[in-house]
Formats: sequence, structure tokens, C-alpha cells
Amino acid sequence: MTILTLHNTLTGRKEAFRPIEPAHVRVYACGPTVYNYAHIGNGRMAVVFDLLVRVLREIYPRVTYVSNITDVDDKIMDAARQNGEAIDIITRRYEAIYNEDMAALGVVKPDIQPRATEHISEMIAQIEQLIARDHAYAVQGHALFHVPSFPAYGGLSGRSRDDQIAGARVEVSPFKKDPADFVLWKPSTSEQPGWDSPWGRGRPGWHIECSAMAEKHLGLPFDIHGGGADLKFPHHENEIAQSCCAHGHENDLSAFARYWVHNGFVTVDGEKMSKSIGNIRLVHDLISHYPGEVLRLTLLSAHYRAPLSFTADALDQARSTLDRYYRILFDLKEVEAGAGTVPAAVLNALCDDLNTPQVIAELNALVRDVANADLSQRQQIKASLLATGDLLGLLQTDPAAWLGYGVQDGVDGVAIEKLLQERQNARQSKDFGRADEIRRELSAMGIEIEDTPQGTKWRKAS
RNA sequence: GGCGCGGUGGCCGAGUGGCUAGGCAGAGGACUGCAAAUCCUUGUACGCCGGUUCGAUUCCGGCCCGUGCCUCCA
Repeated sequence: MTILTLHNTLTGRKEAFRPIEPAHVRVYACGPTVYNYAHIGNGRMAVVFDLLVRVLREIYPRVTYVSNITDVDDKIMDAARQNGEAIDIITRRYEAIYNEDMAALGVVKPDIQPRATEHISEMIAQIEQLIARDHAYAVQGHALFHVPSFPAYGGLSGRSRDDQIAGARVEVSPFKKDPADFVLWKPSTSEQPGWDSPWGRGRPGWHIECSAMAEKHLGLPFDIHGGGADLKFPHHENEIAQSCCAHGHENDLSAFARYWVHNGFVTVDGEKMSKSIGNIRLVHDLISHYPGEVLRLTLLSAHYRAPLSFTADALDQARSTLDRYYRILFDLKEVEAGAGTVPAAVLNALCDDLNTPQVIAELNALVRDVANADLSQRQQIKASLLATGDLLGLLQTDPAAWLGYGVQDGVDGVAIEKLLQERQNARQSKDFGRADEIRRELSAMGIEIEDTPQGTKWRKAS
């Protein structure tokens, strides 16, 4: 049996993954708040957990992957006010765009993608449980989680409650019993979206939605909880507090989720993405300039926990790596691949805490001797390459189309053929000056040519 | 200030207590009229200072630098 190891934030160590039920692995990852286009950092999270789920599916018979849509949030309300649009118009629009953009990155849609607004009653029920167990209290239309009621609080991020208060930059609301207490429910004005609750008309705090939706769709405890590294505190810390305390597991932080997996941040040219710097890279824009697989491989070219500097150079490198694999597949197009399996070295690398750079190295090793391989070795290489591509969510395009052979759109095939014939004539009469001139003309049209023993081929350069 | 993550050859990027990934770029060569593509050859790097050790890039301590988070900002 293949053993997956994962770095578990809860213990701070790399551990062997042991599912609660090997017959059914359950995963939750915090999804986007839908009020804008997703940026490449959101894309990284989606790609990393998509890959994790693919690897789990390779090992285990059944995997359920839940990733939520946050469609009630103050940032959404701000966006609605600014655009003069209804909130649900905005959230449904950006939810659809999010799913399209992630699909372009090769992300398989989660099995369940619950919306926060469709789980209000579950959230209210959980808050009532917390109040009943004296872990929360109602005051002035709010419901607040009382952090001192949960001594184990802070176990995920490793900060003491005192540290948090000492470092807090935000003024503490006067009605909080303790400065560290956080909101479970807050009142809405009549213009704001709201739902009736035991504490009056209001809306949920941010953290409670994930606790409620994960529990409803996966049951507790479940196997893996993921998200961006920025969510460790306070979001995931608070989820643990809510879910453990609602069920009386005050001494067991793993009573909610067993393994916590966090992906690192994406920077742009080494700088944080921010509106003020104006360097936010939206997936929606990037996919019109780069094939989705180039973006996906770029995101997988660093280990998922390491920071990733998103640069034009990194994109170019991912593209040339993919070009090389596609060229090999193109050269092997007459070779019968047969049923392929993912090479053990690749699966082992993936099972080593998703060591994707190692996977790429293994892929290079696989492909290194293709030129000197015999037929059965070529069949094996092709099958392994395709199987690995399927697992990684790469190499899903027809090689000829990827490389630009036989392109019909945006090229004048007749003119190209005419120029190629003219060049051929020039070469035969040793008029290489004219032949090179024609090659430059074609190059200016975006057409690259290759002279082979079988004649001259052309391709549309990407 | 607190907590976390990271600093590897020109660039990207794994990993390891001693056998020193991989890719890109560069250099040389083969092939080609010249190219392109491909193939061959070529790179002893691990932030700084101590310590442990026969031996540290890898372990321990300190420091420096970069980066993220610090409670929903109504």
C-alpha cells in the first residue's frame, strides 16, 4: 500500500497519512469569497488541493472533496454598494467565473461546493450548541465565542491568547467579555442581508460557515482540512474552537480535522500582491495570455508550502518544459501507448508531501533516453508520460495542437505553403539568401519552420 | 513586539550528516547550406557567526535578511 505523507500544521511535522476510514477519505478546503475575480494566489490553493485530491484518489477507493463558496461577507456588501448591484447577482457571477477560471487551470470541481447562505440554519444550530455548552454568549444582537472557555485555543498557529491581545491592532469592542472573543453572529441593518435568529436579524461571522458546512457534508472528524497559509490564524484556529467546543471535545484539537494542510503564498516578482502596488495577477487575465497548463505547471513548480514568486521567467520555463514533453509525445504519435500506469518514482514523489519539483525531475528522468529507446521502451515511456499527465492534470492537449502543427485559425495556410514551395525552389537552386529571407518572412508571421528528412514542417509559434 | 515560513550555483528549484537532484539560461561539439528541433559534453552551490561531530549545506544556539499572519477594520 502506498503511504502518503503530509506536513500537518497541527503537529508541525511531516506524518504518514492514515485515513479515518480507508474506504472513504474526506477533505475540506476553504474556498473563495466571491466578490471579484480570483487571483493567482487563489489559483494556487485550488490547484494544490486539486492535486492532493487526485493523489488521494489514486490511492484510495473513494474521496469526497468539499470546498465552499463564501457568499455572505462584508467585502461582498461593499462591492454591492459600489456597483449598485444585488448581492446575489454579484456572488453568482463571480462564483461562475471562479469555476470557469479554475477549470482552465485543470482544477476538477469539488464534489460538493456548498454556499454559506444555504447553511444558515446549520450555523445557527451550532452557535446554539456553543452557547448551551458555555463556550459562547449573546450580547447586543451578537453571538460571540468566548475564547477563555477553551484553554487549548491557539494550538494550530502556536500563539498564546496573551500574545494575540498584546499584538492586536484593532480596538476591542466594549461588549466583548474577553478581548480575544470573536464573532459568531452579528446584527444586520435593514438594508444589509440578514436572517432571523435567536439573537435577532443578522448574519454569520466568517468562521462559523466552514465549521457548519464541513460538519454537514463530511461529518466529524474528517481527514484533511486545507487552505492558504494566511488562514491559519485566525480563521482555522477559530474553526477548530467552534467545532471542537460545540461537541464537547475541548481537549482534542483533532476532533474536527485530523490533518491540516496549508499552501504557501504567491508573490509577484517577489512582492506581495496588493491593490495598492497594483500587481494583482488575475487568473482570468492570465488565461488569455498563457495556456492553463503553463499556469498550472508554474504553480506546481515549487513545493506547495514554499512561497512562490510568480514571474514571467517562471512562466516561460514552465512553457518550455511542457513544450518538451509535448514534442516527445508528438514524436511518439505513431507509437501505441497501451494502458499506462504512473511510474512508482512519480507516485512516491507525490506521496512525499506532494513533492512536485521531484515529480518533474522524475518525469525528466523518464523521458531522458527516449531518443535511444527501442519500440517497447518507447511504448512504456509514452504510456507513463500520459498516465502521469492525467494524474497531474497536465498534457491534456493534443500534442500537434499544442505545438502549433496543422493550425487552421489565424493563419493563411495557402500563403504559407506557397512561401515554403518558393523557399524549397530557392534552396534547390542554392539561392540561400532568398531562402533565409522567406524564413524571416514566415517568422514575422509567427510561423516557425523545421527542415526534416521528410520535408519542411511548419508550426505556429506560441 | 509576538507567532509562522523561507534564505541552495547566472535564474528556477528538490534534497541530504560523508556517495554533492532536476530544469532553464550560458559555453563547446554533432546534425543542418544556415537555422529550428534533437543528441553529446560542460556547472563541487547551500545567508553570517559559533557549537556538536572523524566529517555539516544538512543537527544545536545566536545573529542578519526576506516574507506571511496578529481576530472580521460595523
